[in-house]
Amino acid sequence: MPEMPEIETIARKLRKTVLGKRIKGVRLSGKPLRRPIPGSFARSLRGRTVRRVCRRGKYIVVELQPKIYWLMHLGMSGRLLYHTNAFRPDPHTHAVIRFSDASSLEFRDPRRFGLLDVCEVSRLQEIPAIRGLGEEPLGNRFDGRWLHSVILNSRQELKSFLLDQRRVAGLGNIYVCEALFEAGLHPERRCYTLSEEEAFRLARAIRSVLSRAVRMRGTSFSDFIDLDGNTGKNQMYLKVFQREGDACVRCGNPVLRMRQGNRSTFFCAGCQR
DNA sequence: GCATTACCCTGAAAGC
DNA sequence: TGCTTTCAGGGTAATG
Repeated sequence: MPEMPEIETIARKLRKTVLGKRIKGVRLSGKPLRRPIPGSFARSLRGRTVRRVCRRGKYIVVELQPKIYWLMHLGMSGRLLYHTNAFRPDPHTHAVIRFSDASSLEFRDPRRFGLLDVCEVSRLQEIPAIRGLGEEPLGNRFDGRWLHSVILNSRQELKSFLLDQRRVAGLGNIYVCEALFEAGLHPERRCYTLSEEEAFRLARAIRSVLSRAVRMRGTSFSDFIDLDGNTGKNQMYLKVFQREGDACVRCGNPVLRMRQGNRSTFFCAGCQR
């Protein structure tokens, strides 16, 4: 389940491997992802050169020359694999992008919640999913002051608020659980009840949890591997996520699990208020 | 307009 | 052992 740190890890690897390469051809499986891959996708990529690789929330945005954007989202189970030699595509391989140096990128996604898209530069902000994205949690504008100002106006539960990509772009279930634990805040707290001090604590926790995860090159449970097939190391640092029944590292009470908005939430009732 | 719920999908795990 | 059911969750449409 790739979230912002996993996508950032992939984007950094992409910069090292495909920057400056020319796309020779694109092969598609024909199966639809979350949305059907545009009919013009292969034609649009062919012959262009990779100029820049960016990340926006959980989206990878590849700038090609002549200028056009190639967008990718890995959904829950998506993987990007880089090959320098011939390989056998998996039954869940949806796209293979071949470069002129004979290397290639393979897009796999068994659950097909991912997305592949292409758009003109002028139309990037017209794509609802991109246009609607909220603040980057490791960006300059994201801090306690900003978080407090927006959180005050919401009646949502903290967990749902933080998972909403229109508020904060890039957070998913793992890092929301970890950040709320780090900040000592209960996932069911209503946003508007947070004090200024608590909002500042939460913003610091979000930045801290994500920064470490980026340094550790992501969290790997079952799905996430990077371009080279390497797993991340951040799972060793998780304090509550997938730790139901374990003693809380802070107070010793058992870590609990509950359902919140059709997602599992892991938390400690002893120290999250 | 905002908050909540249901749905998409398929592999893995659990249950029988 | 083998079949069936349940669970996982990001994003979004539908519903309240």
